[in-house]
Amino acid sequence: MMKRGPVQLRRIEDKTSRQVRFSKRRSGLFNKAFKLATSCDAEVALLVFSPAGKLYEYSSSSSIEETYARYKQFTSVENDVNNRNANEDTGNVQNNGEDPYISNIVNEISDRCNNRNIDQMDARELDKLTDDLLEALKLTRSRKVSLTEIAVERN
Amino acid sequence: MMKRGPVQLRRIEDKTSRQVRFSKRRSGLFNKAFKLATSCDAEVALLVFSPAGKLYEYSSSSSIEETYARYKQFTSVENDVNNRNANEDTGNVQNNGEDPYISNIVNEISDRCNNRNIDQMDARELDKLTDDLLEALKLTRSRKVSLTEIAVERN
DNA sequence: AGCTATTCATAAGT
DNA sequence: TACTTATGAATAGCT
Repeated sequence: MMKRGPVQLRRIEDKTSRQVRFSKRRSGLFNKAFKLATSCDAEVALLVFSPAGKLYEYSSSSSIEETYARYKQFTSVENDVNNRNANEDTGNVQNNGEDPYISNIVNEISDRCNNRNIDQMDARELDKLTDDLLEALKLTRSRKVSLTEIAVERN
Repeated sequence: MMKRGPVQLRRIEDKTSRQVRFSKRRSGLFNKAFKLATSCDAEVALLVFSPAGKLYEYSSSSSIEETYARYKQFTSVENDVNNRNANEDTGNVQNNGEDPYISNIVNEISDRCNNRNIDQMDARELDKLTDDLLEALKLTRSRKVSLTEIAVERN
C-alpha cells in the first residue's frame, strides 16, 4: 500500500474521491456524536447536507427541533443581555445584508392575498398580483439557471 | 500504563472522569465536523450542550439558523411529497372551510423566502418554489379570466 | 494541562 | 460498492 501522509484539509476536487471520503467521514462523525452523547450525558444535534444535497441528521434528544429550541433560547438570553440597549435605541430588526428583493416581493404578495380574498379582487389587483408572481418566478428561475451552471462547472 | 480494552458505551458515572472525557471528545467531534465540511464540501451544523448545560456550536455555513432553515425546508418538502401522494390516494384536497388555497400557497412561499435566502437554496428548493409560484400564477390568471367573462356577460 | 500506549478511523488498494 | 490493511488520528488512563 502507498504511503498516505497527513490528510490535506482543502476541498477534494475529484468528485468520486470526495463522495467516498464524505461517506466514510460522515459515518465516523455520526458515530462520535452518538458516543459523546451516550457516554458523557451531553445533548447533541447534528445536521449534515451532502454535496449532493442529501440530508443526514442525528439527535440525542427526542428531536432536532427540541435541541434547536434550547439553542435559540440560550442565544436569545445572550442576545437580550448584549443587545437590549442597542435595539431599544434603533428599533431595528436585524437583516443580514443580503439582497432581500424576492423576499420583499413574495411578502407583499402574501400580504395582499391575506388582506383580500382573490375572489374579491378587481382586474387591476389581479394584474398587479400576476406581475409580481411573474417577477418572483423570473428571479427563481434565473437563480436555478446560475446554480445549474455552477454545478456543470464543478463536474 | 494500564491496559484499556475497548471503550464502554454506557454513561460514565464518575463526574470528573465524565467531564474530562466530554472535553476531549467534544474537541475531537468538532474537529471532525470541521474537516468533513471543509474537505468534502458538505454543510454541517452541530450543537452540543455539556452535562453542565454549556453550549458549544459549529456551523460550516454562515449560521446555525441557516442550516436549520434548510433542514426545516427539506423536511417540509418531504412532507409535501408524502401528503400529496396521500391526497392523490383519497382524492382529497385540504380545505378548512373558506377557500384559502392561494393564501396557503403564497404564505408558504413567503415563509420559505424569509427563512432562507434564494441564493442559498439548492436545486430542489428552487424547483419547489417555482412550482408553487406557477400554481399561484395559474389561480390568479384563472380568476382574471372568470372576472373578464362576468364583465362581458354584463354588457 | 501534557504524555504515551492503545484503540479508533480511514485513505488507498483490491 | 464492499472489504482489507497500513497508517494516521483520537483518546483513556496516568501524571
